[in-house]
Amino acid sequence: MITIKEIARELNMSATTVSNVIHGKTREVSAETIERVQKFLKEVDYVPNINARNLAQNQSKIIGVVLKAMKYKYDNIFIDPFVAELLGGIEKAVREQGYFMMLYLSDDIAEILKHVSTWNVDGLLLFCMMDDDALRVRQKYGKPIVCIDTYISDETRESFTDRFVNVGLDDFGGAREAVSYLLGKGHRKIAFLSDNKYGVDLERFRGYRKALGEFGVEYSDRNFLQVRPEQEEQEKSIMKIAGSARDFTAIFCCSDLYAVKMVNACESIGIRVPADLSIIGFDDNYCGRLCRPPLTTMHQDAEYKGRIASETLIRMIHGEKPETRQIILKASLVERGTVAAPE
Amino acid sequence: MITIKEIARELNMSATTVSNVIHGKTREVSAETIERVQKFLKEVDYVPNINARNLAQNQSKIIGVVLKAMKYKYDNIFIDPFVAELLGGIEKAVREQGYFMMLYLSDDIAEILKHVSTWNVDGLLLFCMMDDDALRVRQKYGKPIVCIDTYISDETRESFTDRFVNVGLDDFGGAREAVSYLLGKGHRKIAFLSDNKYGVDLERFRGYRKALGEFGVEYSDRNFLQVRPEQEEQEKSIMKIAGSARDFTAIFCCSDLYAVKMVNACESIGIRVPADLSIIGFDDNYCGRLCRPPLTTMHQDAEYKGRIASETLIRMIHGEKPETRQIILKASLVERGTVAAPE
DNA sequence: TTGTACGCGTTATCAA
DNA sequence: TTGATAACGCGTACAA
Repeated sequence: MITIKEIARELNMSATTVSNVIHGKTREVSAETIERVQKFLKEVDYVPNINARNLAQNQSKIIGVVLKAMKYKYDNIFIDPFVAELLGGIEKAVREQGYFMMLYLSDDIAEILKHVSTWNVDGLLLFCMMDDDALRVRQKYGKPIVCIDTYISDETRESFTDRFVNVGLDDFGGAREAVSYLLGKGHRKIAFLSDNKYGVDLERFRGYRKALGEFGVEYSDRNFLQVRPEQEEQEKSIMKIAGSARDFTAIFCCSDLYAVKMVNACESIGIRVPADLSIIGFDDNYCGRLCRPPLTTMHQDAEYKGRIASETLIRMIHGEKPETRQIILKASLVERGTVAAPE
Repeated sequence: MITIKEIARELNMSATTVSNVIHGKTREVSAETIERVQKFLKEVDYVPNINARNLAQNQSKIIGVVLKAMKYKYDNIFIDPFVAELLGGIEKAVREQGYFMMLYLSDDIAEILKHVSTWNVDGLLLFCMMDDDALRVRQKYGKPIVCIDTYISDETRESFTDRFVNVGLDDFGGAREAVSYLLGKGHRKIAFLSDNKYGVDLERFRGYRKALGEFGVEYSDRNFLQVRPEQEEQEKSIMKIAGSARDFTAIFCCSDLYAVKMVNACESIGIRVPADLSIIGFDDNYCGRLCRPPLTTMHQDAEYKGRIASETLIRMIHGEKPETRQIILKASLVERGTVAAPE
């Protein structure tokens, strides 16, 4: 690795001049010098040392992507198709803007913060964050933050400065549309399936309740089917739920993965989908096209979500004030093969 | 971000002393001083500036993970379940060893090399590399490299120094076992399905041929079913293949994803799996458990592969000479529901 | 036991 | 139009 100093010595000029040419501060350098330097740079394949540059400029060109991966749920969070799509979108956008991505997977906020300040990360993308976690990060970390799919309470929001933006989905509206669609088909006994009831899934639950209400359908807590997310328990709990699925004519699932697993579990015990039971998923990732019949689901563009989040963050890093604190994308219905009229 | 200098000033001592305490060079510092410094460090939440440290030590604590993502094949390489598992394993291992992972996705080797030397990356993990690509990287990059699933020719191997190691799978043996299993069930018309015939898939093809040979079964080029990997073409080409699947009694697929898609495509046109056609996959990722019947496949532990590769690389970075240049893991058969005796 | 001085590669300021 | 010099934060050899 050749350095600017070495180049300067080789060319009998000062490091400043070389640096100026490199940065196109060309109005202060003679045409001839520019020529000489540029030719030499090509020859020796000069690459700047980013550590030195960062040190001098107090920046890093790094976007930290924080996934708070709860161990019980994800042994390996990359495997989640939604996360995969999101990361793909982020990576591409970050790279296009001349930044680098550094991943911080951990369920320990303190550790994450340590790494982030060690590297002097220019901006943070937060995913899978609960309300209070995001707040803790905000308090310790002064640079721009963009959250993805984070619902924060009104009090928490107060504590945030204007350097906080969330990119999310209209989960409420999406769920409402999905369930209205089922109701429109004639279903009345509709279950809600998820592994939790906060954040995104809570919003979807609210949308589900809303749709039921609009059609004058009663809700009972028996309609909430809770999957155990832990790897070892999951299959068992899905089979158990399938066992009592005949109590319903349709199930709204909070993720495609669970939906597909439900389809398989049901079929394996003789419940035909969609003849006996309709199933609708959420997210529309590639899992849904891996099952038979292909999954009817609510589509969202995770890759685009990642891209928007990254681009917004980088604009904030460049000093632009974000126009909104909330960027909300829309979900849309994709009819495939797992929903039919009851009976 | 507080610096060592500031701490020293605050405590009325020299930066050296503070630095010594931080690094446990305790034999040269009085107990009392140690106490004072450590207490203060806690108080102010001191975090070293890694850019400065790297600059001073000419290192980076970064492991570069290079995925040469061919655009036509992967719009988003994270979505590939095998890649996801592998990355999960790498990330965990890298983090545990106190290193950081930086991802370089690109199909442009020159660009990758530029980034890698800009960041002064301590070691490189290469995945999806063809023979000559790996060589080009080796020539330009002087630090340790570990390849994953890379088959290199003997001439190429010559050019590599001893700082090159490959972590792979016994693809040949795995394919041979899978196909022998099918042959043992009585199958004779066995197709080989893949989207290419080099590297890993070539080895699997050889294992397939070997098994056929051992059972005295003829091979014809008509037995090679080639999927078009491009997103838009893939589905069509799989359907087309399914259309002529009745020519065979079994198909050996080079990936679980393709296998699952074949199962669905076949069933959709009335070919029952495994009654009419047996299908066996390779890799054993979670896709295989998403189809009905669940996929019979050759298992490999991608996460472990990632871990081994990372740990080997880091040992090389620490100056250890690797014992072998080839670390070859084994594949093992997992019997589930997509293989039966013919007829 | 503690402190001084310098180097790492780059950028920025200011003087020549 | 060019160059000298300091600064970024840390680590370390060597001096005190």
